[in-house]
Amino acid sequence: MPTVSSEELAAAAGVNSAKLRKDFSYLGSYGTRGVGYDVEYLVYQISRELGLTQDWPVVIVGIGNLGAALANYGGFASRGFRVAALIDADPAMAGKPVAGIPVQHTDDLERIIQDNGVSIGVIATPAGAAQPVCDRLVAAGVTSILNFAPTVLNVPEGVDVRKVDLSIELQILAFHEQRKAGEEAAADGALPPAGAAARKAAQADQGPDGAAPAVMPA
Amino acid sequence: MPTVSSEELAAAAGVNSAKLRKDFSYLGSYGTRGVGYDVEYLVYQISRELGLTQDWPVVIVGIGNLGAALANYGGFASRGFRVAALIDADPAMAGKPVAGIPVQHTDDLERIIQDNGVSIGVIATPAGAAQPVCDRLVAAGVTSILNFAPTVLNVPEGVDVRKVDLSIELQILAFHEQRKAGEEAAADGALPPAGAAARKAAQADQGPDGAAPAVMPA
DNA sequence: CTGTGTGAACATCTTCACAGCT
DNA sequence: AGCTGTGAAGATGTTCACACAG
Repeated sequence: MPTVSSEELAAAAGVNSAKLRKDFSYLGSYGTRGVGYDVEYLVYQISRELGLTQDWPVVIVGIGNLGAALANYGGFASRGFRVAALIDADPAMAGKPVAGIPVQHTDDLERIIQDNGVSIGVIATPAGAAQPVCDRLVAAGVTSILNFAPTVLNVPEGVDVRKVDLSIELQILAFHEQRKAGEEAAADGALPPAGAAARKAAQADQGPDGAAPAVMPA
Repeated sequence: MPTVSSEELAAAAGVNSAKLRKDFSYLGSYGTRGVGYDVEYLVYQISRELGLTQDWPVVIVGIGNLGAALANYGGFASRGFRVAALIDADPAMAGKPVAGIPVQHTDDLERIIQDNGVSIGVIATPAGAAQPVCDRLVAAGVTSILNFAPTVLNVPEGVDVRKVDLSIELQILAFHEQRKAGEEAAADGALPPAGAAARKAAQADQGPDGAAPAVMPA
């Protein structure tokens, strides 16, 4: 398939074709009127804009179940991420290979960051270890941190943190599940009507990156 | 702290106090003018609306690193989720306890779902196994699925699916990282100006549980 | 004729600002 | 006096609809 229309892409993505065209137009005019978008060219332009054409070395700190899962995760390589090092505080882990990469000890954290020119760090440690690890990563030159530990991290100006809470998505499902049950019961006249918030929020779909309004689940 | 004002909560959450009040108002009028919100009462009302006061049995299918990480994740219990069962296709896993729960074989999936009245399933299998597992979960009565496998799942009407892609958050960080680098270089006059999309998107902030500052200085 | 690119209309979300309750 | 709850204003996001390029 050499070219694709905004209509086809929109259908595949589940969005309106006008929105798709408008979004693409912010990147530039990469389509051809009467024809559509050249697939290969479009993929390249989007990849470039998103930073997928670059190589991003990342370190993962905390090689428990989650750290190991991340190290083994296939999706990283295909998106330009390279796991440059795995770091754990347990001396017994040192030298053991996980996903083909030997685990190194926390003592060498600063050297590892600098040797590999790492600017993105992933924290998969227990909650208590997260802030100290974060401080050391930042001091060593890391400017973006992905935090899986259930703690809010404090970082200096200029450092980006994103927190992933694995239970939030479950909570969103439970919220909808509750609404489903509520509607059935309401149809039987068994329950009083639920709050306006629920009715409003229940309409929301999963957003592009899963972002939700500040107080209510999407 | 028996009561709290919208101003204090907003500061803690990094949002505007008016937004917080408006959001709360959708749940009902749970505050007291001139005083603020009674903390305990507010927590209860929000918990109830979100479904946190209910017990949600969930099953996790696919007990690899990620499945084990999820089974061990502390955040679930405190939010009303109970891991009712762990299921894996590997007969060698059967009976082994993970996070104190014995792993059961996929053959018993339907029985497990029904015995425990499970309506929420978590898929942490390899990509290839996800769709078949999903089909069986749905057939057995599951109506909400949290999918960690890198596949788009097809489900019948009335079933909710949320997909978590662990690499997307990393991609967002890389995008901002690229922008940081681009701005420095642009200041040196080394690069042509980046696209309008990048400038626009770079303003986007992390949503609900964000550790990042919610109100960016323009 | 087809399908992009985009102003303009429409819809939704956020913030302001203040009436009114405690 | 202090702080909520909320209309109205302002900002942002989405969709329509069509001029125009290929």
